[in-house]
Amino acid sequence: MSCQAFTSADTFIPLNSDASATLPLIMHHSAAECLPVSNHATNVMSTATGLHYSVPSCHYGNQPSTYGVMAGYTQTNVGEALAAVHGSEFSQTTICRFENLQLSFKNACKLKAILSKWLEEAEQVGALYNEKVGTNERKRKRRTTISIAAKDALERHFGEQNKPSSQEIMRMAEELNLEKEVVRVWFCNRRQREKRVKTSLNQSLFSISKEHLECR
Amino acid sequence: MSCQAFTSADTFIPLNSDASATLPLIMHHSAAECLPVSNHATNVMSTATGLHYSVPSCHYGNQPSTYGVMAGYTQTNVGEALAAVHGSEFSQTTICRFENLQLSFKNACKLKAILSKWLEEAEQVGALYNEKVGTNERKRKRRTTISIAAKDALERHFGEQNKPSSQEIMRMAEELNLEKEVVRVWFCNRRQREKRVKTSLNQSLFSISKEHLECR
DNA sequence: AGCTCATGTATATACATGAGGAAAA
DNA sequence: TTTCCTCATGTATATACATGAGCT
Repeated sequence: MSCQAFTSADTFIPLNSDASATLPLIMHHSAAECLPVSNHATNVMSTATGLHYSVPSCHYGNQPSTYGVMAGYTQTNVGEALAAVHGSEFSQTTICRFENLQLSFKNACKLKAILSKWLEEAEQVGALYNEKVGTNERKRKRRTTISIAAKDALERHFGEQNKPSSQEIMRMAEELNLEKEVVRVWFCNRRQREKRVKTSLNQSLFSISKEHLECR
Repeated sequence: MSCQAFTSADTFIPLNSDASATLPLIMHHSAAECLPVSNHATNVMSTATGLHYSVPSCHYGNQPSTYGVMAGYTQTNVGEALAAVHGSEFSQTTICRFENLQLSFKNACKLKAILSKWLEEAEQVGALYNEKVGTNERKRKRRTTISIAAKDALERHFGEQNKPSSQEIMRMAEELNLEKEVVRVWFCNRRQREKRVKTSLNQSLFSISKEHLECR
C-alpha cells in the first residue's frame, strides 16, 4: 500500500512524500544510547548526522510491542516535548500508538512529520543532553521490553523451577539475549504475582464476601 | 481463610479485626451515585450513615475488573486524596490493585484502613460535593466497565453485523443491561480498531520496512 | 548477593469526547 | 434539526518492568 490513496483527501498538515515513504521507521536519538541495550541493537542504523533510526524488530514478527521508544525519552516526555514544535502536547497514549503503528496511515504521517521536526531541533540541544548522560545523571533504568518469545521461555522455566540459581539465571539471560538483572527481576516479579494469586484475597474473598457481610 | 495467619507477623498499621473481616467489600460514597449506573446496582448495600459499600460483582465470577470504583472519583483522585489522612499520596496503580484485589491480604488490610479513614473524613465534605454534583458540574461520564460476558456478546454481534441499526443497538443494550450510548460507542471504537488493523500500517509496513529504507 | 514485599514509573488497552460531515426526517 | 458516522486523540484503567527497604 502506498500513500497515494490518501493524498487527495488529506485535510491535515501537508507531508512531503519522502516523509511518508519512510514512515514506518522509528527514530532513535543517539544521545541516549547510553544504557545497556541488549537485544535490539542489530536493528539500529546510524546516520552521519548523529540521528539513529531503527526498525522496531517486533513489527517484523508477531510481537506487538515497543522496541522503538525514542531512546532515552519516555513516551510521556516525547508527547510533552512535542509542544515545542507543534504548539500543544500529545498524550503518552498517542506516542504509544505511533510507536506500535496503531494509527491510520494518514495520522501516522502527520505525527511523523512533527516528530522529525522535533528531532531536528533536538539535535541542537543534543550535545547538552549528551553531557548530562555522560556524567550519569540518569537515575532510572530504561524499561526493557521482553519479547513474547522470551516471555514464553521464561514462563516455561518458571514452571519447572520458580527460584533459579544465579547460574541458571545467567544461562537464561544469555540464551534469551537479556541482561541478567532483567531476568532476575522478572523472576522476582513472577513469584510475587504467583503468591498474590494463590494466597491472597481472591481466595479468601470468595468465602467472606459471599456472606454479604455488612461493613461496619 | 481468616486474618489469623497474618496477625502475629503484622508489622504494619494495626488493624481492628473488624476491618479485616470485611476487607473484601469495596466502598462507595453515596454522594457520587449520581450518574446512570446500569449493571451493578444490585450489589450495593446502603448503611444508615450515608456510606455505601458494594461487593464488586466481578469478584464473584470470572471477571477481573472494576465495578468497585469509589463512585465519582477516579483511581488517581483517590490516590491523591489519601495524602490527607496518610501523609503521602498513592499511585493510581495501587488503588487499582486494591480494587481488583491484587494485593496481599496484609497489604490490603492496611490500605483499607486508610481508605476507611478517608471516607469518614470525606463524609463531612460530602454534602458540599453532593451539591456540585447536583448542579451537574460533572463534565465527563464515568467510565463504564463492560463485563467479559457482555464483550463476548458484543463481539459476536459485531461478527455478524458491524454497523447495527439504532434499534438493534437498543435491543443489545437492553439485553446486556448497558446504556444504549455505551453500546453505540463500543461499536464505533470497534470499527475504528478493525479499520486500523486492516488498512493501516501493519500491512503496508511489512513491504516498506523490509527494504531497510534509510530515513532521510 | 539475592530474596520478599510494597509500591512506584512506563507502557498498553478500553471507554469517551468532540469536530466535521452525510443523510434522515 | 436531529441522528449517527468517522477520525484524531483524550482520560481512566490495567499490566509490565523497576526500585528500595529490610532481612538472611
